[in-house]
Amino acid sequence: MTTGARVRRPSHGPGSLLEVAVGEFITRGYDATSMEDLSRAAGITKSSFYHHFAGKEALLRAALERALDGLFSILDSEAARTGSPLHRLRHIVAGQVEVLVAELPYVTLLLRVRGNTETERWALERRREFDARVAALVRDAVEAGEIRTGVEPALAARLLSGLVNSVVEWARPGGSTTNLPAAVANAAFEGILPAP
Amino acid sequence: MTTGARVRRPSHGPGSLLEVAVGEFITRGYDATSMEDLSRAAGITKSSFYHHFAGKEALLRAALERALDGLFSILDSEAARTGSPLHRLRHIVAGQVEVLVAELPYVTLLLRVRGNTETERWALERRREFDARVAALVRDAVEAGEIRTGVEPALAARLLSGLVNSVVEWARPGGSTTNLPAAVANAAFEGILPAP
DNA sequence: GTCTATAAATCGATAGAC
DNA sequence: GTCTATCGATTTATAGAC
Repeated sequence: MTTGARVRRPSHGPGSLLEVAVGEFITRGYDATSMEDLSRAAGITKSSFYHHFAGKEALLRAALERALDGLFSILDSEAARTGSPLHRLRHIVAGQVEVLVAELPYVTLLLRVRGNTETERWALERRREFDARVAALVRDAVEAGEIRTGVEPALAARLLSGLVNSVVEWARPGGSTTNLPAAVANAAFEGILPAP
Repeated sequence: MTTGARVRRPSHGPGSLLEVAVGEFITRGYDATSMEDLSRAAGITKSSFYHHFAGKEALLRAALERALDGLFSILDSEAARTGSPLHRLRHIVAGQVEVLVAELPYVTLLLRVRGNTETERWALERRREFDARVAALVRDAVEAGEIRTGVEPALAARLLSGLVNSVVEWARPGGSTTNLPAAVANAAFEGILPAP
């Protein structure tokens, strides 16, 4: 048995390496993660890693693109473009939670970006665009009288974004989304801790 | 006029340097910020900076201590220890927003810590303790029948924490807290976007 | 309390053999 | 597609003069 135990070097493709890299970026932080760390985690040398990706920032960009594509696909869906503003908002919030859990590591990385490099600034800009689209919908819902009076649209949009995005802090990778999107939407629209 | 223009070297104390350092940590990220960056921002050399602080991690620890002391002081206040669970929760949420704005850079830094170093793990542990105290109060409120049925205490506590902490993403340093704490509490307990 | 100079380690990235 | 070896820049931190 022992004679047949070969140290099989895993055949890596770009997708596999990206998955490993994003995992390291999340646990150690992007800046604190060296190419040496990534290579060790993938089981290859630094040089081999450079054969697949141009560098550290190329890895980051690929990961952020995946997260942003997932988020913007929500806005393009049928349910996000039909019905009342409030109905569309509810669907977007639930969809955001779905994408967030399905693409957990990539979205987590996106939400931690601070604009240090050109790639990070590009991602921040696209994120702001997404938030602006949702904020516009919040204003529409308020103006349509679908929201109780006294709610400030700009503040509500920011808190809504904060509540939804905070799910990445405790969601499990690949976790079940059976009723989480609906539960988060309920908390957002009817109160996290409503009186009886 | 030009002859009298002296380049006055600002007399730095530890407090002043900490303020500068935390500002740099927030804009660039802790790991991406070098001691050279800190020295340049403070207007002194790297060596002079080491005269005041043992190193980069000592700066981080001092900043995180300040943030955590602010948060725990909320739990010790009179209003957080008297009245019904729901009443106490409301006060804690509002107080959290107050501390968050008053100590914005320090709390911002705390919320970005990921557990890379021993100092960061210590801060994470104290943060978890604070969250656990709040979560226990949420359970008490649910069991006391002060919360509408169907609300899952653990999920509610997490979303509540996420909503409150997200304020650091857009709050202005030293900004006015005239009605922000109350507005955030309203959003949390009565819905961010409640139906009319 | 500030400075110049530098040590020792690590960083991202490349050259070139197999 | 993987490796060893290394470059040049940058990192945290210290030594020692003023």
